[in-house]
Amino acid sequence: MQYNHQEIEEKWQKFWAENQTFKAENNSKKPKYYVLDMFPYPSGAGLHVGHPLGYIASDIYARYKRHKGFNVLHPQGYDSFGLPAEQYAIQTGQHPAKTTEANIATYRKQLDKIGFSFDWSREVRTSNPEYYKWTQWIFTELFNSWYNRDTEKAEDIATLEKTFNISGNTAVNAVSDEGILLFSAVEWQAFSKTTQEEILLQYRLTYLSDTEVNWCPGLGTVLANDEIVNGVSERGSHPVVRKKMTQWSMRISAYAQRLLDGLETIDWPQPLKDSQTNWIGRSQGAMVSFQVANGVEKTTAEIKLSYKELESLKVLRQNLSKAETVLWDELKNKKGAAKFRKKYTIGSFLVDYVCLAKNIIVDFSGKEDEAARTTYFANEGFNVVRFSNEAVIENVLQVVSKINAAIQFPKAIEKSATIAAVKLVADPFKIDVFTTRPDTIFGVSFMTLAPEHELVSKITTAAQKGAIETYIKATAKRSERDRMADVKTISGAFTGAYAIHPFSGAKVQIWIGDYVLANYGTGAVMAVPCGDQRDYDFAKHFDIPIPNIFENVDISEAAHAGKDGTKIANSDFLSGLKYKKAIKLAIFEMEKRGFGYGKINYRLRDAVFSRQRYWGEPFPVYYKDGMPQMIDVKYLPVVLPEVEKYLPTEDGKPPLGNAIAWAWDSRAKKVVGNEKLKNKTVYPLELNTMPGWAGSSWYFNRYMDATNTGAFASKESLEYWKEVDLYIGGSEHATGHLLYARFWQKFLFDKGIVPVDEFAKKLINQGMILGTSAFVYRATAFVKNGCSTEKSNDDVLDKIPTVLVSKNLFNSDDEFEAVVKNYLLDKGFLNPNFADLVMLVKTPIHVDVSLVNASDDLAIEAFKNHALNTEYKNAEFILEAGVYKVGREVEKMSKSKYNVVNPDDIVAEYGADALRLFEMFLGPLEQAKPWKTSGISGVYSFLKKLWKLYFNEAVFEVSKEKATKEELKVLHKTIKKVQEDIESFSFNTSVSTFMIAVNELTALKCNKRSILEPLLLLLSPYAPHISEELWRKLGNKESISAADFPVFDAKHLVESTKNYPISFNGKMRFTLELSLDLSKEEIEKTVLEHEKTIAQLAGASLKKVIIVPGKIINIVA
RNA sequence: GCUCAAGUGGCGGAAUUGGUAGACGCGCUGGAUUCAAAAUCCAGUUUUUUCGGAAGUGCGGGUUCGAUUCCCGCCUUGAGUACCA
Repeated sequence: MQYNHQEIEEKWQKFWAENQTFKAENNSKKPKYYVLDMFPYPSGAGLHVGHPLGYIASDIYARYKRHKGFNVLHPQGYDSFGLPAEQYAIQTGQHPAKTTEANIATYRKQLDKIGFSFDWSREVRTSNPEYYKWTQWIFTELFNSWYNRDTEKAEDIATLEKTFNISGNTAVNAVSDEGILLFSAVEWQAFSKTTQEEILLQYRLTYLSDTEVNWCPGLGTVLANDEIVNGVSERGSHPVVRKKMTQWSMRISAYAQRLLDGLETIDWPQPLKDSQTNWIGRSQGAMVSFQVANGVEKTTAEIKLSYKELESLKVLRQNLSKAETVLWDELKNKKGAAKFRKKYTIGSFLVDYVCLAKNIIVDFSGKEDEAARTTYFANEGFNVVRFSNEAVIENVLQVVSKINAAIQFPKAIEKSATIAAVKLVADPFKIDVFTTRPDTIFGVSFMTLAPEHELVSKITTAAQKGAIETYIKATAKRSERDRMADVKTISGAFTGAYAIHPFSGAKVQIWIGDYVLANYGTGAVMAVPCGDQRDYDFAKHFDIPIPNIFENVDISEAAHAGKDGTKIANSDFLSGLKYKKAIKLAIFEMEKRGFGYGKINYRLRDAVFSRQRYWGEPFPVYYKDGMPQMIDVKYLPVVLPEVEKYLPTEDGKPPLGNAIAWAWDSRAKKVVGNEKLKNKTVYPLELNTMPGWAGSSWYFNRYMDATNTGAFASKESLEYWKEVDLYIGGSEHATGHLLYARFWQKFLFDKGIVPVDEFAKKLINQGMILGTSAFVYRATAFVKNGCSTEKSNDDVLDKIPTVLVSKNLFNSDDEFEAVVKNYLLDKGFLNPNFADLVMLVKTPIHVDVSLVNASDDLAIEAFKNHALNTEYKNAEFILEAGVYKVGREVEKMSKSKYNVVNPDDIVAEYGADALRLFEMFLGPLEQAKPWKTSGISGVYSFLKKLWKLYFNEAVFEVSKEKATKEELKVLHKTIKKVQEDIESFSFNTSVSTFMIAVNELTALKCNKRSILEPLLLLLSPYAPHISEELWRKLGNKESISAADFPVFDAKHLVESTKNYPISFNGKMRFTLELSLDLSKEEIEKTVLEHEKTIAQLAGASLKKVIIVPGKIINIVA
């Protein structure tokens, strides 16, 4: 009986679908295992042979785990919102839902043919309202949350409002917008509702704000940073510009540190972790303030802190000095009336600690404005207790007891009459910089501000005004891309102003330059030319001094960026220290002297969440008095409205602006026609939609309970499945999907919605399958210039046909030309008189890979008749040995390169089992590797050989006889290897193992049931159809998928002899069969007496004999 | 520039803790079968050789009885990132 893959595969695919063989149970006594593939976007082009690679690997693992007794969840679905369907809709007017539906149908058909064990009863589609209802709900949850730095988690916004009502926002330690107004409880209560909402918006985890966004005019939408590659859009490669727009953003920056820390706990590929670490971009250093010489800010009479000061206050709370920490550890535990707060503002003064109930201020002594503080605090009715740093560190308990005494016995306060003393001291301008190398602060010889820096206009001297303005104008003209492309040109201008070095007091020049980015850090740098190459180049270019602060380092040619092993010099108290110690000491001194503090900076920015597109999740948001309002989960989903066209409106609004029914009736709680907007209780709905990553950031949780209508998933199912155990997908998602999904998971975890804060325990990036492109080499003829002829060039060229040259006929362009020329002369296409005038240039042309066989021979007639090759219909072929050999090159699989292979064709010709085996056989899962269809014949003949083992000619026949020792050895060797391979995800080697097993069993003429039955179980994860068929033929009634994996028994592999390799000086020279019972001495004796040993030694003296029993014998001469 | 990964026959790749380098498959060569082809089966296939051997895992060095594997330096290719202070 012949192996008929088409019949068998169709039969079993139907069986699995009808019997729901792979449906996972949410209630099971078996241990759970969750295997997931990254969410596919159903593109119109369908699958090529590279797409199923990861799916096959995960399917093998899922099937293996079922054999091992696990309750396996292995679902599949579609990330079905997205740009391509919408772009297609714009071009053709077809509704994206329709094209998406059609694409999914194609996709599904293709997937089904490969025999995956997906539980399709759990399929989800992000564009289904039943699904995006919950995406909208998560959005409202984010909106109703803020990030509490004290508890390090997201909390309900109500807890924040409560705090505001009790004590204002000064003591709140939250992640928020920059520059927040400080207010007291009384002030909060006095604010209008709208003002309160505006303030809350600055704290919410998703918020509306005017932000600089990446606007892509080509797509008519904004893009997130990860959607831009090399300055152009990832989809379609359109240019991107910076633009200020009101947009929804996600406060992912709140989770920067936790996203970093979480990487330690998950088993993901190192390169992927590295790229996330890189993207988050944590840098540890210091914030340092430089005063501007003579620059004075306007005096304000108002006793309120500026936004900037408030910001630094928040940071100060995070960066306590040692003494402050020690004392705080004692004070913070006080409860009730004696409760202390740290770094609190009283009037315009920042006090170290305060107990508001008892009117006690605890302050460190030695502050410059101590007298003014004392006066002010006394007038406000506070008792002030002062301690030195040293006193706290030496004996904190004594300090605490003094504070307790002050609480119990407050001093009578003498109110001073001189209230006028509370005038603010005029603040000079200062420039804040962030540096990762505070140890090099004595190397600062100038400062550079970004041209956009707010201080530039204020500090520029009259003399330099012209130069600065010219420079700013020039940089503004350059686009972001130009600035990125041109890193070499050094440009800048001097402001004429000077800053005071905070340690040395020296005057340093203040410059502006566009190598400093306005939107990173503070938009200003302290330039250390001896230690930073960009500062060095800048200083050299503008002739600014380059002081050397490194011991024994030459900086005459370049800056010295190395830090290990270099000692700091010429740096006052830092001299002689290595960088680690110097950094610590520098920060310590800055904090002590009050102009700087240690700080951690992150590169990660908040993610823009609005898209000006149609085909995405609508926001569950309407606007009342201009303020966004969330729609309650009870009334979700807010369904995407129909529109006439998918383009922006004439006045530039997003496509949803075209909808005629897009208003929210807040009474009826439903979407109504726009004409009702004149009613008082009807409000406009949000016109933006959510980005592609919204739906994919939580879908793995939905699969756990995909059809639940009452919750995004039930508590029980979330608790049972917990997280994905194995997640397989491409590395292109490293900084997009995988970072956002981790962020949402942590948020949902904080809110107690999901039980784990990392959604995927183990992740594998499958490598790309590349195409093997085929080329023919065309000769293009030219007539050389400069030689005048009576005949026109065209006459000569007209006679020359298109010529294609077989690959191995030339090694160089010159040889190529010679070959073609000889051919043309031979055949009379070229008049010998003009031969010298004609030049022939080689042009490689892609040819469709389906026209080439395994030996790289081109099917010439098929090539000529191919639809794409009409211009070669009459081409001449220069052959080698009667055939035309094509050139081969490995490239990305793409339509334009004619190297795309469709899995459907492979399945039709060789079967799904062969496809599955071959994809695995190509090489290690994680590696990129080229596809060459010819190789599949190897696995196909393997399947035929396997089939034959179960047949005696045409009859299915297995024997009940006892297996021989040899046969058992083959089986158990295979069990061991295959099990190890699957568990270490090296699927390629198990395919070889199967081949070896079948080759050996064929040689042994084995047809024993006791060998052939377990063999099917080993193979079943890889080639499930043929295994099911033979399993059934063996008389089994149940599907093979539920049967137990065979158990390896080491006793079958025990050997009595070993074919020892005999090495001389480490080189193997011959082998010798020896009993494993022999002692070392006996082995040595036998080997040394052997004639080949004597011949090999050839009289040389023996130095040493190394014997590793069971492994090797090495003779050293 | 920085970070990471990888370099083994004509090709994809194997060698899991340092122990017989090139398993398995493709391709190629020769043979059997066939009128012929496909399919199938058998033998061979790193290089070199005076047919005894000898050399060989990107290059140069080191550790070791022994290195594709560990260490140091370099070269090449690929991926990510990029004026990040």
